[in-house]
Amino acid sequence: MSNLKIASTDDLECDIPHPLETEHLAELGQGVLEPEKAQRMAEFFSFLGDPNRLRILSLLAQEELCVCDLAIALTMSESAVSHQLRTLRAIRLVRYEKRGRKVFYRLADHHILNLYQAVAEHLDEID
Amino acid sequence: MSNLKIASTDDLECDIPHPLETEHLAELGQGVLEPEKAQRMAEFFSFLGDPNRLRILSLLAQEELCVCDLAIALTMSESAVSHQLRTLRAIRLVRYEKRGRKVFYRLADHHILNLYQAVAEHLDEID
DNA sequence: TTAAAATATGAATAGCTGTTCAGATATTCG
DNA sequence: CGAATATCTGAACAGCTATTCATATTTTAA
Repeated sequence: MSNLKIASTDDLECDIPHPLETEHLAELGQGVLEPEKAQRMAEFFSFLGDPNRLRILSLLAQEELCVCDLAIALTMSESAVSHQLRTLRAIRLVRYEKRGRKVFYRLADHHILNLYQAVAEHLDEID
Repeated sequence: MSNLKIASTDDLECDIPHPLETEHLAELGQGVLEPEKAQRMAEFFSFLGDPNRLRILSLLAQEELCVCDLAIALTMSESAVSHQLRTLRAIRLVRYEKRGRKVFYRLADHHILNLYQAVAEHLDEID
């Protein structure tokens, strides 16, 4: 039985001090991430949760590039790159500009670079 | 035809200056995120790419909790919570300690909180 | 105008992921 | 001991996702 429901005898076995159960329940409620915001954050992280998208971003962090150059540099089909850019466009992580028959993409936001580097450093530390 | 392959006449249509094509190709190669590291980073972001995992982390950021309390606070089955904690354990994002028949989980790393807050702020800005 | 290049797009498919369900293990209580 | 609690685990299933393939569109080159 959870100590969230009733004042149980659990306090005898787990020797950490607990506030009154009613207060404890209220505390938990206020600390949870709202489902709606959790959803938005999860979507954002998911967009960064693909190796090829990260590699695209790593290239665009240096210079703007067109689809076919990205495809070559990443050894991906142009269609696959285009599909990925479509999703990156949807969340406004990249901007694009058409010149002739080419479309040049570049990063739209430098917040992503900070995240990018933070995780890169984090992974270097824990390994 | 991509400007990565040959020195084409593309420079006539796209009026940004380009270095020599051979140098350009070399530049691109050094800037790409290594596939192996891209994979690891993507895995890490993917772990944060689930609403329920984020909500678990948001709770554990405040206090340690056992599985059944997490389940109640998140309105999830205990099994689902346990499965998620399993993956969070795998990447060492949480630590656990068994006391009696309960298992208490807490954050193992405060780097995640920084990321967490960075994204939360980012999302607040772009909306 | 015809051909080729660059990109975009929708459908289809294979692979991944998160949940549920059933059951196993371990611990406490009577 | 036997019953209840807390957690874990594997299998199965549904939903999502990233790629491929075929095709359409637009623009430049010949």
